[in-house]
Amino acid sequence: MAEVTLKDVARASGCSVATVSRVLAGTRPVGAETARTVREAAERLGYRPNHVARALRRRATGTVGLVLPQITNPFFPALVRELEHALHAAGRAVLLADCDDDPATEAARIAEFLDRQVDALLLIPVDERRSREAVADAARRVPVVLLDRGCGPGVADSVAVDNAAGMQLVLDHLAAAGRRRPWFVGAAGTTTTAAERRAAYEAGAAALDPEAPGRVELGDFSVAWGRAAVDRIWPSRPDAVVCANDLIAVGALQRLRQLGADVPGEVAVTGFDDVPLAGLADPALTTVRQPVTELAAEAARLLAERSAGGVPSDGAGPSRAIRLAPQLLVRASG
Amino acid sequence: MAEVTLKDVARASGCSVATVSRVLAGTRPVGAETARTVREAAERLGYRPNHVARALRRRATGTVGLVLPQITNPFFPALVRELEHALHAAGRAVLLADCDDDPATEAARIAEFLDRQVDALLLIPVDERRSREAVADAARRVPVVLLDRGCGPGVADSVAVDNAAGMQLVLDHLAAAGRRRPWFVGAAGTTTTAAERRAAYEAGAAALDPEAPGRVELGDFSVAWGRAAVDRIWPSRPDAVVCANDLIAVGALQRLRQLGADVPGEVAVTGFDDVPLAGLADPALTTVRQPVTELAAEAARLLAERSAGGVPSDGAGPSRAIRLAPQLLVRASG
DNA sequence: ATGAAAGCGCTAACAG
DNA sequence: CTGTTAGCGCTTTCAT
Repeated sequence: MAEVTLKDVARASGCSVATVSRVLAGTRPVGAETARTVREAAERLGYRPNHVARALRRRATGTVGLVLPQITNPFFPALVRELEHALHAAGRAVLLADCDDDPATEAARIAEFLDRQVDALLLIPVDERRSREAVADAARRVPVVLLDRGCGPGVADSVAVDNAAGMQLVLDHLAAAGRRRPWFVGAAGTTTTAAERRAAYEAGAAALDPEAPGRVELGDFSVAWGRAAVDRIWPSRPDAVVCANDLIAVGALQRLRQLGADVPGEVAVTGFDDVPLAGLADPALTTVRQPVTELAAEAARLLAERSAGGVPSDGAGPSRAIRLAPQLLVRASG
Repeated sequence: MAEVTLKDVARASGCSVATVSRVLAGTRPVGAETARTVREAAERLGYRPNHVARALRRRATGTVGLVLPQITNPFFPALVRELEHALHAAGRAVLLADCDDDPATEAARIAEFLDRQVDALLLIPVDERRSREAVADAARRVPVVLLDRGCGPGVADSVAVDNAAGMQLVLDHLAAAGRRRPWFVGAAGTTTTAAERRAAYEAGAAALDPEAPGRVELGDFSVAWGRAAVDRIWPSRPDAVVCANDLIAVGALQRLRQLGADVPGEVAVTGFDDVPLAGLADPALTTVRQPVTELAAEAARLLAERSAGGVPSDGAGPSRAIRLAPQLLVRASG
């Protein structure tokens, strides 16, 4: 398996390595006849460009680092899939890092990817505050796009669903259905998703009932918390449990059923994200669908634009925050 | 952000780039005093080795390609997570590819990773037959480890759960519970998991009932198929529905409940894999847990061993097929 | 133990 | 349009 190099192709096709490079990389115009000869020789020898050498010379590896909190979070696989496809279509390979929801690990992975000369970074920050420094450092070196969650204003370009709009869709729907005693079950962490969804509930729930904005329980984004939260709020007989994500909602659904509550007759339950689990719950979960494909496409586009200039995120123009509209999926749970 | 190179450190520490390289890469013994000076200078200047240049020179990138059928398959995220951790611990970065369950895409991704000079490949083949050629080609170039699914004998090292043992655990459990009319609901595709689980059912089900091995319905690994399969087998009143994976089992569970069947009183339902969804189903699914962490650790170990020789998979000794013991999780569904 | 020098395979000036 | 010439940043002989 002696690797075939440009030099071999040059020798076989009787021209210089420079010409071969130009033909094969398509960098500059080349005589049609020469090009054919070269391509033939390359084909015949089974030449494959060495991306490492190319990267060293071009100072661009054609890779982007994707750093996320936890791939086992059920919302992420679909996003990763779409990102992988979008980036591959743009000719870039994806280096993946899972941070175990730990900002220190996240910072280490980001640094490692930078050492590996990624052209850009796609980050889903673990935490709005504690990720900020590492993200800002990274954004000083390469284009960075934040996904799904933010990291403070102006740190880098970001793409996310419009959480406030999504929560408003839920509230409008509940209002139209005549629900008047909603409770919000959210997450206490400092992710932007947790904060924005909660804030949107507090801002919009008064339309159902003046007391509603105060009815908030905060835990984490888990099924277990959903179950536990129901035990805390059920005594006050809510007619709607508005959950900050689908995992919480699934837990709430389970516990409500154990308690013999009638969903949705007696109480509605809503989620957020539309993870695969949501459609499988019983009753199927009314939730807010994130436009995953579009999120990935926008992220890829931002990355391409920043990369075109070859500048780090903070080097060219103000950072852009793109918010995509969500969609309400009304299913059986409310 | 002018990048600090070895040359800069050499200048700052008053010695040659060779010495600096030796100190920082730890390749060869170096005077204690010199080493200290160099390290100090490197620290002070914020030197970070350029992995691309290093890779070109060493002919090793420190990356491994992970190619899988579909990250949205709920069994994979946990596996990806463990693999990422195990490989990172070994100092290797992970390039990720999602093939959309398509062998042609898979072949293309593998080739692309090879062009990018990955040191090794971790593959979950899309299909036992149709992936074989691309896998065999790859195994001729770099160490390859197959995960979860096989690709024909002797093609490359492989690590997977012992599917036959897992199915036997299920059958033993059902037999002990007095079940005598089991049906198997599996997948028709040509993945090894589909084939092995089905074969193990056919081999072991006679212990429950001589007719049982023939009671097999084949579709695909999906919730929808689980639902559909129940409609086909329910008229013959099985007392156990043995499913080839958890998705099928969840579908079966849903449909059985719609039909008013009593699970597990009237009919038991079992799955395979123990995806997160399994514990959340109602009733919670009795299933076979795959030892995900151990699978990842074994895969990383095989990779490291093969890589130590720097040889492709078929270059050193016979290929090894490692099978890990599964564990039965008895939950409420049977 | 250290330094000088030769590349890894490729691309980008710069000439012609 | 094409060839010649320098390297990219690093590791590794080969001397000393």
